[in-house]
Amino acid sequence: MAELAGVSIATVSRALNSLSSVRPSTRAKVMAAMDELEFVPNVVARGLSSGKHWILGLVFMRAPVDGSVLGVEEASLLYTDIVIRGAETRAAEHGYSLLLSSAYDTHPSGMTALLSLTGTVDGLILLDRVLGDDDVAYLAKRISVVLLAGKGDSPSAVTIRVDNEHAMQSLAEHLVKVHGITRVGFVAGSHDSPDSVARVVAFRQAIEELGATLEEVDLLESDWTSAGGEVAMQARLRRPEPLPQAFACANDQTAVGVIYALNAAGLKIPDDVVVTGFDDITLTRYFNPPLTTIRQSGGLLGEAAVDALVAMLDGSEVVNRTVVLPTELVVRGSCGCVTDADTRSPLAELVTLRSEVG
Amino acid sequence: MAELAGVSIATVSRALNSLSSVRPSTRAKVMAAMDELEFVPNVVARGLSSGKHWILGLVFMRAPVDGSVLGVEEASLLYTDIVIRGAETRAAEHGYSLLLSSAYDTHPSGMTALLSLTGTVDGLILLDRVLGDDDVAYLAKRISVVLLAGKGDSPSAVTIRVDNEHAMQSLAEHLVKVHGITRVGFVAGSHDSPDSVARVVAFRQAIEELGATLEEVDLLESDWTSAGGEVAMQARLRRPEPLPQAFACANDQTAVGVIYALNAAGLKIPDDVVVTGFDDITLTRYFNPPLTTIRQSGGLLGEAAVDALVAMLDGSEVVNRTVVLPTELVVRGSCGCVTDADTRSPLAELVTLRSEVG
DNA sequence: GTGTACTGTGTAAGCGGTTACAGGTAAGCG
DNA sequence: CGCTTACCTGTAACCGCTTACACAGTACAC
Repeated sequence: MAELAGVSIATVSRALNSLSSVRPSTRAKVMAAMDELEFVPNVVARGLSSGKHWILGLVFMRAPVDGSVLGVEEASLLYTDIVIRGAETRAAEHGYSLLLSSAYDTHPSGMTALLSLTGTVDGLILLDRVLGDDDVAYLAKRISVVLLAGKGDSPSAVTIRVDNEHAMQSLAEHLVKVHGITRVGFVAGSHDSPDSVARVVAFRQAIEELGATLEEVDLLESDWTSAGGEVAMQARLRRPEPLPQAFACANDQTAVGVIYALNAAGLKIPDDVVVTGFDDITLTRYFNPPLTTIRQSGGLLGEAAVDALVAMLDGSEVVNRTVVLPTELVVRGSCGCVTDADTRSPLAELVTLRSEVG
Repeated sequence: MAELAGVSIATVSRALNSLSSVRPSTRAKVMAAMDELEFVPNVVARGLSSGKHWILGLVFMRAPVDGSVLGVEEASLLYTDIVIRGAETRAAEHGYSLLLSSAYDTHPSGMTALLSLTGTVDGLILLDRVLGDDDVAYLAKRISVVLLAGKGDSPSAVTIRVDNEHAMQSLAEHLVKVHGITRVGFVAGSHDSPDSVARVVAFRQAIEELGATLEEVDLLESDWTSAGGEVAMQARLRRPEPLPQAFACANDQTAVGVIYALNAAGLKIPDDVVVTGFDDITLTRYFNPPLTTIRQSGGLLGEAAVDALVAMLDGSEVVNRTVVLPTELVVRGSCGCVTDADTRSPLAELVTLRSEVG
């Protein structure tokens, strides 16, 4: 103990926490002894007695190892990773660390695992419907919980999600009004993802309100991956029904696979079929044609979740039980829009984007 | 406390840990009381007294917010994310959670932060040269440390890295022997990355041994991002010196940007210039032409790191102070190799890959 | 029917801090 | 100069669990 070098014990605690009153000279002695002995306070012990751990938990779904036929490509994980990274960054700014924990199924004994996190973590961020409403409610009674991309508005926890409705609305409008499209298709992500479901629903509604149609055969299901999109489109191509004029995809990776399958069948994008994505991941700006998509920021999602959680922990009354982050339609070549060469450069676009942000 | 419902206190601990001898009937009583009261043992307290926390720390470099001119694109983070995810998966299999912690600079007060993790975490994985050798040695005296993609073979900790040498060797051979290339260029990642440095060195050496040349003007520096690659190549194109026949890039994202810049200048890949990548991220299989690259598995890296760390924690004598993971040259269209249509399908390739793995 | 050897459980001392409470000192005041 | 008050700092209880040690109960052998 540093007391030897110094003079006390509780005083060391006070000195380190710079709480209450500690005579400057005393604090100095403590500090001196501290780095003389290379003393590092034990965070765990501190946590045990203070109840504050400075750790936030982030729980996400992990696909079962051999879940889909194709397995899950690494790339399909990109989006979740961006969220994680945003969360980590913001957590660090608030002085917290991020504890990662993945869940396999929906209702499993995973609940036990989550509950045991309760002791380690100050609050929990649940990604992408890891738990059902009941479990969330149960959990939220024990610990602060923030839902990310949840199935909408859980009564028991704060929810952060992106504005899928506005996104699909603006996309539908663009396709119908600008390109005069009257029949569209949609390639969904995994069927149990709330984001995927929300996008399907919103897109169909927007499309129908605009007087266009989305036939059942043109509603394909995938798994968020490029390979999944490729497979889904191959299957669709084997059917006799004529293709719609456009396919909107639940994310960019899927769109890439879809485009590949269409090209392989001799169809040109956007001349024969229009294809759009969702997420605006960097690489798809470099495709030919560059992908028309919806920009959302996974990083912001993660940050917003952490902010909300920290606010709850700080006891501030959380005003917004639900935070909806904005999305933006990004028009590029894959919908048939001709943009001038300058704007089409991914680099130029990036620079523009950065200057807008500040 | 569950004792009320049961009969004891230390016995509860023994029952839960299923250690030593506890009469079956007693254990049953404890269990019953336990889920009657929905009791969840406090992991932190357990950790404090047992010294075992079942948490592994993973420290990675985070680029300063406005570091490079272009800022760091999200996509550039992909590789680290894959490593993180692999680590998380494997950690979960071993019963550990993963605590994420990012460091900004090399030598900062970040050391203090790391030291304080010491109390929370059972072991530490350091990504991509977060610390200098001295600091690593210092840290390793206090806690088990595994280095990932470190600058090679640290004397004080186990190092896990990929076989950059073999990778560049086989790539150089392919370019020279198959394609008859005599003058090449290289687009590096960030200059302070050990992986980038290792690749430059290995590539140059391999190239020269094969009798080909790598001029100084053709050694470009980037920052692992597509935009960085684009910028670097634009700058190169403004120089009077004729271009080499091929550019190898330190990662796939960079290659994408490089290709874009070359295309923009009216050059065709691979007819006018050959371009190759590194990593084999999924999306670049879908580019046209699909990217010739080096396959490595970030997931495996993360897994291997966790395995090594867990082995150290279990007290097993670690045999290999350095683990070198294999890499594999993946030949596709961007180097000019004509592969038959079937093999070229990303999907077919994926299926093949999976069947090879098992 | 005692003695010995187990087996199963309770007691209590930590693990390394935080913090309420008590007590010692020095300063302020009449 | 004695008393109040404020300021610091020490003492000890506690956070929730593990574990060495002690001890009661039972089983078995002589």
